[in-house]
Amino acid sequence: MPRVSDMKERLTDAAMDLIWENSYGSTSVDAICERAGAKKGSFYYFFKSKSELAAAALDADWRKRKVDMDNIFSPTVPPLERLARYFDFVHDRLAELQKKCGAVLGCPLFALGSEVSTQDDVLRDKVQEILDRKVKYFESAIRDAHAHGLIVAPNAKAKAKGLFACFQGTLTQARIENNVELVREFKDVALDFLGAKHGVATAL
Amino acid sequence: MPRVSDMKERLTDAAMDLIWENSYGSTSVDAICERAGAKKGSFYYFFKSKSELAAAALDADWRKRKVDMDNIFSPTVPPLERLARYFDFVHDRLAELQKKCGAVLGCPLFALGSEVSTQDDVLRDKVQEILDRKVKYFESAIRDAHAHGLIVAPNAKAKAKGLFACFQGTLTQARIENNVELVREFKDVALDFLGAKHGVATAL
DNA sequence: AAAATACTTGACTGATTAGTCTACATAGGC
DNA sequence: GCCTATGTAGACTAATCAGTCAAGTATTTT
Repeated sequence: MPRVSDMKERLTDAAMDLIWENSYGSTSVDAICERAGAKKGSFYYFFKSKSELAAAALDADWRKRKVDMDNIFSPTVPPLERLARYFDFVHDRLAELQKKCGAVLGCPLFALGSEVSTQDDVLRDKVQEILDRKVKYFESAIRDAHAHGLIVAPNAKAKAKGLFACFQGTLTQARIENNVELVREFKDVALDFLGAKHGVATAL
Repeated sequence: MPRVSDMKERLTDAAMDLIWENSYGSTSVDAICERAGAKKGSFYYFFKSKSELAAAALDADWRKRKVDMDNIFSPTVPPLERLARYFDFVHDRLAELQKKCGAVLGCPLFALGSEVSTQDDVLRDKVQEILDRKVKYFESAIRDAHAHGLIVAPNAKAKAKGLFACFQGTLTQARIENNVELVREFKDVALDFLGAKHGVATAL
């Protein structure tokens, strides 16, 4: 007897998968229901609209991601290595997913945010909220790296936002080109962006 | 008596506007027709599908953009200034459009490419083709800057791809946040990315 | 056991979707 | 005038869309 409905989670999972693999606009409520093994009525019992489901799916997904993020960006890890490990982690995940579905999927948040930004404020705000949380990991890693003299980044917040945008751009490019190599190479681009000597992070 | 049908151009223009402002998936053929002042019959006289129209719209748009790009990236302009001018140009255009439609729209190619990449190969390839052409402007500017000793970038192609992805990421972020300032600030991020001293480009 | 709550079912609606089709208009060439 | 090109008009289809609803079944609470 699950405390949180099984069906509700199956619906958010299905939504996340389908939206990520295709797009928000091309993912129908019917398709989500079918993948989740749910009927229309169940869907609208838990969620009052497709938009609300998508927001719930993002929240549920974030809860899962956060565990990995906290681990990767643990302060026990040298700051630049946190970033390097994160980029590796994302690469490995995308590469694995590519084997399963044949496509490099990029970042679901970024793609969704870009798609709905002018049409769905609630969803847009939800995306931005989660993106902001992710930037915070970058920010503290960069601040620590600066404090340890590994890089010069007096304005960690600005540097983090820049690096994050750069990474997201690369992920989107990888999706468009269906080429996961761009993500693999990003580690070097990032260290370059931060002004670190190559090999600093991985040497530790 | 126009050599190229008036209606055909109105259709591609309308499609470009609507897809950019909203998204590909949420832009209906009916809506495109209405904005273009065309009827369904005319639409399907010129284009055999919505996807084909979108591809034609991208081509038509590129033809217009190319004129500006060739001007901005003219070899008569110092290389880093070409890039700085381009970023300013994009910023000004987005800021102007924001006044008109209330939203920062980012890059239509990137958003469209990300949206349809797993569902429409023809459109995806068309997007990539045009993105590749744009990278070439970056590449030659960076190569020239390297040759003039303004930056250190022995691999101009890789550097250009990295900078381009970084810029596109920033444009998408600006769309999601509805904040054109990110684009304005990008000039500095870019010079940083390229390892150039600040003020080099604008001082000329 | 009874009552209430939590969840499921699937048929239904009305709007919207991309795309088709036939009839019609307006040219220019002869 | 007449024929053929190039377009335009708009009603139509069949599928799909998000969302509703009344009736049902489990599960918990009392």
